[in-house]
Amino acid sequence: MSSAQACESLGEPLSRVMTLLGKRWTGVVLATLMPGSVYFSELRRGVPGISDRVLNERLTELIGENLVSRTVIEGPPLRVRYELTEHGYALRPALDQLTAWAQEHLAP
Amino acid sequence: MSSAQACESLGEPLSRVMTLLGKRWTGVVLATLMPGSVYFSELRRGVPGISDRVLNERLTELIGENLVSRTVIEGPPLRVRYELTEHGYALRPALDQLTAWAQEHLAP
DNA sequence: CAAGCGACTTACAAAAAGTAAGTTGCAAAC
DNA sequence: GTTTGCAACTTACTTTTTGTAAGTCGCTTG
Repeated sequence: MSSAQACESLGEPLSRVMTLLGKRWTGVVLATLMPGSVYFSELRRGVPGISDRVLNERLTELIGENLVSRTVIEGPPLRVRYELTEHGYALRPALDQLTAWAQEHLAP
Repeated sequence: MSSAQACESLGEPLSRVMTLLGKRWTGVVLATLMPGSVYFSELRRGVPGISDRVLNERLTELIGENLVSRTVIEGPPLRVRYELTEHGYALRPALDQLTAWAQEHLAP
C-alpha cells in the first residue's frame, strides 16, 4: 500500500470523527455518558466548565448522529434522561485508548 | 469502583487530550503526519480545507506539546519538515480505533 | 525581469463558545 | 399564600476561534 493510499484510507473516516470530536466538549460529554444514563443536571455537574447552552448544543448534535438518546420522564417534576446508543457506546475502546495515551504521553 | 470514581479516573486525562483534539484540525493533522515526515506544503495538501494560518497555529501547538518536531532545511530553497515525536506517534492506536469506529458506527 | 514557489504573517470577517439572565411548570419553605 | 428554588431549556450579548484573502521575503525559473 502506498503512502498516499494509506493517507486516504486513514483520512476519510477519521476526518468524519474529528468533525464531531473536534468540537469543544464533545469527547468529554461522551465519556461522561459512558457509565450509564443521566439527567441533564447530572451531566452538567459531570462536565465541569461546560455551560447549559453548549451542553444542550452538543447533546442535540449527538442525538442527531444517533450516538445519544433522549427520554423525557413526565413529571412532575419533569426530567430528561440522556443515554448512549449502541453506536455511542461503541466509542468506549477509542476513548479508553485516548485516556491511556494521555496518561503516558501528555504532560499534566 | 463507584461510578463517580470511574468518572474521575476516565475524565481527567481524557479532558486533557480533548483540550488538544477538541480543536478543529488537530486530529487530522496528526493523522496526516503518521506515515512520516512532510514539508509544510505537503501537509497543507494532505489536509484539504485547512488554511495556512490555522495549520501553522496547530503545528505550533503540537510542537509545544512535544508531539511534533520541526526541522528547518537550509536552502535554497528553504524547506521545513514536520515529523511526529515518539509521543505523537504513540497516538496511532487511538486514531486507528477512532477510524474503525467511524467506519462501523458513523453515518457518511 | 516578470511570475511563481515555499513558508509564513497580517488584517479583517464569520462562526463558535462563553456568560448571564430569563422562561415555564411545579413544589417545598417560610 | 407568597417567596424561593429546581429542572431543563432559551435568549441576548461578549469574547475567542476559525475562515478568507492578501502580503512578505528570499530565491528560481521562463
